[in-house]
Amino acid sequence: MSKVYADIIVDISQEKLDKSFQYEIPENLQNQVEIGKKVLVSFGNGNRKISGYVIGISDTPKLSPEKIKPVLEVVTQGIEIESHLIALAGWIAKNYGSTVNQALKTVLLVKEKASAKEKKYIRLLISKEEGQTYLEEFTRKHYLAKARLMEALLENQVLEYKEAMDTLKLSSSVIKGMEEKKLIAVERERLYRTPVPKDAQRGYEYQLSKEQKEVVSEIFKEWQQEQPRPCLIKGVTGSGKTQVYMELIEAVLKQGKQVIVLIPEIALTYQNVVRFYSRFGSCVSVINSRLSVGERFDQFERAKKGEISVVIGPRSALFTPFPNLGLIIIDEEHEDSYKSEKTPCYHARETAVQRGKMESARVVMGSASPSVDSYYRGKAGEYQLLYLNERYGGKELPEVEIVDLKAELKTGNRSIFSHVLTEKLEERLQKKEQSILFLNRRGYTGFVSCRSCGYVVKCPHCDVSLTAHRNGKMICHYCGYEIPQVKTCPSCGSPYIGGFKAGTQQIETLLKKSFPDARILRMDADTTKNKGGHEKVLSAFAAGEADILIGTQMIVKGHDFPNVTFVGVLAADLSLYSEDYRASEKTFQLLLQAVGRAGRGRKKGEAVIQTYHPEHYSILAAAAQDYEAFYQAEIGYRLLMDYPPAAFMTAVRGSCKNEELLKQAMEYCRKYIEKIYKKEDLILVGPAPETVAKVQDYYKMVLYMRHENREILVRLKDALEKYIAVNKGFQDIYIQFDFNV
DNA sequence: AGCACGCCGACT
DNA sequence: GTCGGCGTGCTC
Repeated sequence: MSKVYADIIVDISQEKLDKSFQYEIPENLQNQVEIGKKVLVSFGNGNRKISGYVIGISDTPKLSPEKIKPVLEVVTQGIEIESHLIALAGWIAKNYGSTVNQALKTVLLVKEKASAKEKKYIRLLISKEEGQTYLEEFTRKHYLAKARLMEALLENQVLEYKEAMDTLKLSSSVIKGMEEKKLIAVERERLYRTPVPKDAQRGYEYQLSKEQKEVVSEIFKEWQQEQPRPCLIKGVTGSGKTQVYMELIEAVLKQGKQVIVLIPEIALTYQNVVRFYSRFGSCVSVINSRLSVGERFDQFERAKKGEISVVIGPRSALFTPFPNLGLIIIDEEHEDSYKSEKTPCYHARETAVQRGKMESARVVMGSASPSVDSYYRGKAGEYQLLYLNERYGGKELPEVEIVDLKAELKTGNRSIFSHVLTEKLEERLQKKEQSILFLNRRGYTGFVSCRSCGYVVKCPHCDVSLTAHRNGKMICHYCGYEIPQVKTCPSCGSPYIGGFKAGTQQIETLLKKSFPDARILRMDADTTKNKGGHEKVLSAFAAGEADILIGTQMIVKGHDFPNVTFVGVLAADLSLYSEDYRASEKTFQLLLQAVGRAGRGRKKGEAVIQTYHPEHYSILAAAAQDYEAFYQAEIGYRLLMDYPPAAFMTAVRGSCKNEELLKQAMEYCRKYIEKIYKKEDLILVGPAPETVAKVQDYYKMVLYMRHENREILVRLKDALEKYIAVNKGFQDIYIQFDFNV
């Protein structure tokens, strides 16, 4: 019988050891060792007995077999949760094309564990006089490292461990020696945190509407099935999806199981969270990105111990280590923020479905305008599709008007405000009602160009246009590169060079000219960059401190402003220009949300969408607030073009400082794939430069693979990865895989 | 992280 | 010579 080996990640929270080690599995343990299991092994020169986790099993030794030590023991007590999460990490690595270690880091927060939880300090135990004599002795004996440390300690009795190690260039043996002589002590400080507001009270009850009750019972029915499908609730804004979630949570909690609620970071506001506190009390915990890694870790520890049973948070909360997970809820399922930007580029929705499968937990998603992907799956029966169509209180939809900017130009209006828009704004100002102006800047920067020769000022490192700012500087939004505003065209010398007016600042200036008496608030990266700036602007506007709010994407999500009765969308189609196949979907979602901001209070709302493409289905459907119409048009296009969800799509992204080299390597990738997969049903596109073709001096190229079967793509990725690993030509090239383009 | 090994100045 | 601190590199 041939030998079997296990890849084991050693349970030490230290970056250098953040890789796997191979151990031999003795025959008597072979039926016990599997991925996710905790094992004991001997490690290092001293054969210290330490624990680790199995992350892979194979029958080929990675190095000479006599160096491989055996697994000593399989730990079987109280490790269920980790096992599940490690298995999930394995799935993520496989399906999103990352290494197991990268996946483990996202799932388990491996490294941060010790360092974030406790800070270490070095304290001087002896008096300054004694220290002084030691210092002299060390200097005399040329114990330079000890002398450096003693000198610093005489200056400051307590030093931060890591900082001292770095700045004084100490090694651990120095510390150990002095610790043994009782000259110093290493102290660990435990940081305690108070995560739950004390005023949280239970007792909040709510009477469900008939429609809500029906949806709840449909879901319960599905849960009775042998293999319950994930549920997708399409509920119009104001239909009370949250009440349905609460009912489901209640039921799951009663079974003694735990619940994860995913909410986009941006919607993670006090108002949204307090409802959960008031219904479920202090077993609720909130995780957000403002928590430090250590605080988040504490929350995870509490979850493990069973001190909490409902976690609300963004994408990363999906990995809360609940021992008996019963339900995962994903609110605003269509949001982009559920997709991770960093490798592994996992999608929280898919990963939640997978975690649900592995731990037999239910998955419920909700959205007013589901992603085309999920809705397609819903219609195909892969998800259970449910509707909430009644708006709470029977409120009316806002009335929307489309303004054709081309026609507007023909009438001689060259300003960025159409006649209709100006009129409506005027009207609100008189009625003392509030307005929002939404600037769709996605994929667009207020670039500076020469009106004489067309030259565009670009960043020399990133191949994107520089954005003109008020302070007379031009800035690259990718790398921060800045130069003073150019006065003449660097290409032809013409003085007619200037900003292409479309930034929020320019709009504010123009608006002030047209409406000198209006109080205007602006919300963009500038006004919100300091801590809490975001909320400050929003709450100032909510309190009625301004008449008009100007902003980009961030103002259209989440917040309710009851006194806003008018929304103007300045340039609806900017996001249609991006090369992304989902540009239409993103545009529709944004416009729908923007328009929906009008008339949240008692008064009816109105909206105006200005566009150069009044005939585009995204814009028409958004104006009519008709999701179904949009979906039909969009899914037709996707099916025709073989884009997801009709097929799966994987991006192979390469980056390198040498453009030629990168180009060659990417071509080789394509050729290799063509060589190993000869069937017609695979579509290859590229390689081509990315939309942003150069970032911080790294050239970027991308190659797309599309296929109906995801497994095929995973297999091609594995093969390509091996090919890259053995090929010397790829040494200076970073290749990443993205399965969720 | 923790351990061993090799280097180098100091001292019997 | 050799003792002991110090820095470095490795751990399947």
